[in-house]
Amino acid sequence: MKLLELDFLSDDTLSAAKYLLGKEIVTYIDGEETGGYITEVEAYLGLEDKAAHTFSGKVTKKNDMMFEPYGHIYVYTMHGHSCMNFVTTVDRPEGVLIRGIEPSRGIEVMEKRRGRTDHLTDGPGKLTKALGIQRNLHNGLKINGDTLCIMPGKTPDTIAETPRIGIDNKEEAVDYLYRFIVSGNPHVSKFKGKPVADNGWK
DNA sequence: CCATTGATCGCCT
DNA sequence: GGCGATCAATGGG
Repeated sequence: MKLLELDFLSDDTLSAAKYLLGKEIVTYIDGEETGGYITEVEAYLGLEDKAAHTFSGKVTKKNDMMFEPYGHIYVYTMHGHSCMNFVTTVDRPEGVLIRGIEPSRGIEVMEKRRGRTDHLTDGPGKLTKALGIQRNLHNGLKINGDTLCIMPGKTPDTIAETPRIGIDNKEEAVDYLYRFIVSGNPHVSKFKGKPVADNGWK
């Protein structure tokens, strides 16, 4: 299977976030292959963005991987869940949070890891658990190594831009349209209504 | 050492 | 739509 070139992560984080929609994330963890097509992402713009973990510019034990160059992942724990970002740029602490994927490989394994058969990967804490990602093992991992790869995947028909979720206390940053989803795909946070034809893929 | 704080989830009404 | 569980990191005493 062909791996995706990672150059698109090197410069503009908002463009990289949109480009990631439809790409397939595949993990090889505990001898199991699991994966899915990205349906929902959010961009976090470091020093200019009050909602970002790196807004202060201070390096802490929690956020230090955000200061690595693109091609690494940043995994953090909150409320007992792991969440995964792709780090972007070479000189700024910016990244893209992966919030939803559409299951494509190893679905039975993901059902077992999640302990249920519905809503496997429609949230940032859910998809990391389904894919086997944990902060203590995988924070700072390099993309396209032995453990986690990105492949070309599918192409979204329509991309919708919305405010981000769960940052209601972040003043003006609450209004930024930094959340991008595949329009009509049901594998996104708080999905309501009916899925569109082909789940919104071309 | 203890209290508070989240880029959340899942079950309840 | 509300709320409790849950946990690592952080900051104050």
